Amino acid sequence: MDRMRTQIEKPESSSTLRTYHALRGMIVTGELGPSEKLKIDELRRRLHTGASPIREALSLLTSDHLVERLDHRGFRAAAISRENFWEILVLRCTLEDMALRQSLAAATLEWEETIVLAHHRMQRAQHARDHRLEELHKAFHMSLLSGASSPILRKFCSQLYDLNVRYRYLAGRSQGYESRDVRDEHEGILKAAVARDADGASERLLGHYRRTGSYLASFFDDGATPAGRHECPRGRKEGE
Amino acid sequence: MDRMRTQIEKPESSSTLRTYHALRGMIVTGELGPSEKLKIDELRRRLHTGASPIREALSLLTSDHLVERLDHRGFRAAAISRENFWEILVLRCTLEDMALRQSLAAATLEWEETIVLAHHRMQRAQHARDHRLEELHKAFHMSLLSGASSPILRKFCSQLYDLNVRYRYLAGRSQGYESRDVRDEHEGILKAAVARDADGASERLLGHYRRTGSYLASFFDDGATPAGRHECPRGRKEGE
DNA sequence: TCTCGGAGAAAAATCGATATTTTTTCGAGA
DNA sequence: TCTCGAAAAAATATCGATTTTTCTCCGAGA
Repeated sequence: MDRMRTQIEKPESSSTLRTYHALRGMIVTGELGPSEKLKIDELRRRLHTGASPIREALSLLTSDHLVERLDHRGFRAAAISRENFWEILVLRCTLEDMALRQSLAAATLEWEETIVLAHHRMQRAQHARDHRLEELHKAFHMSLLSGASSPILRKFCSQLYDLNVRYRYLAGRSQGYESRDVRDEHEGILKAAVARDADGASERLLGHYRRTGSYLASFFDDGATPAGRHECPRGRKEGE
Repeated sequence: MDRMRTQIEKPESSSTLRTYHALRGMIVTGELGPSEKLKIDELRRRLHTGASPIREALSLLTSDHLVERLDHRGFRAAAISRENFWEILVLRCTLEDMALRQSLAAATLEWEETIVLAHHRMQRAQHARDHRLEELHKAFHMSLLSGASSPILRKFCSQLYDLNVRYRYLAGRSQGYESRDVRDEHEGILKAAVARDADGASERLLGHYRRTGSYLASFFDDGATPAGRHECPRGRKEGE
């Protein structure tokens, strides 16, 4: 139970980590817009900290593909583009399919209870219009992958999740989870996962992403995948 | 031609980037051993630079999974383990398969010439026992993926490449490319790529990694994949 | 002998200041 | 009026010093 709680709370002891999470949030939610110049001095004042933590946090965010480092010209928030959006979606589908299958293959009773609980908290926050919904939504999705044996893969998925959520915010749809079918989709994923149905869970999860993707794409794009190439790959079936 | 040259040279204008590459090299080659404490002050003296560039470089390396950050306890080189080794291999096979297919699908004449040239340079360095062989070997493998439309994917592949090479060094096989069959493998991959044969190129590339993987694993492992789960996935075939 | 706790040492994290680089401004010359 | 280039301004990158935290060692008490 303690272990589950830590997914949400963050003591954030060091100034660098605190700054990292603050900046990440600001970029993901669009408070710092795409390609916006990130001036050390301005951020220093805004976040009440020194230049060193800022620079370190920005270095970390560079590797998350949320910040770009320009040699001797400072940092700026990552640019956005149609290509980048589809790129993230395609990669995400491939990697989450992989992670989900690993997770299900290693499923334990404890893991099962974790995902059920994460789902419940997300649903409850939805009803209560809790401001932590965003956080709990990520916690649910990550809990599905939490059993995956590959920590690097899990980190990749987490990064891609944030990159995708950023596009949702930029499209002005910060919390579009209220609609009935999204709730159903979450429930379908949970049930398939609890039933250890890898193909079903993967299909539902990837469908969930593809639908959200098409929906979001319509806000800054004609909705078509560029050049017809990048369509989101199907999850591989168990026996292949 | 100029563009190709830049793949190898590094002007390294900023102290942070210079330090980043230096530290990455030291960790990959084992000069800084697994789990070794990385003291800022010691590195500062060793690399003739200040604390800030060191800390920033270490932050960047943290995201490459080559360095671990311990809250208020500094940094240390990433630990190694059997699980980590197989994890890297499996992820690498999946992602390079994906990147290679993207690259081949977008193949141009210029790209074709780039990989032929990269291969030639690598082969020549092999004969001449050039110390840049390591660098050129990576350049060849990355050139194969250079046409992939997804920059994030290419970066993931690059990171996994380094993580894998590190295990080669730690196994004491820094430059094991002399053997005849590895040369043949490279040639086979190149030919299949030039012929735009995605299945053939992928099969050869992944086979190359798996064989190197099994070979390396024998140095610190019984050679079997743990729990029978993580065997390296087959590349998906074109029509699936 | 073992455990606990505090003093001292070591190291990390952070801050403030300086040096370096880039960007902007502005005026001379065509 | 436009272009070029140097000086000023702004911002980054880096360094040295201070603060904070952790680690280590040693001795008192059980």
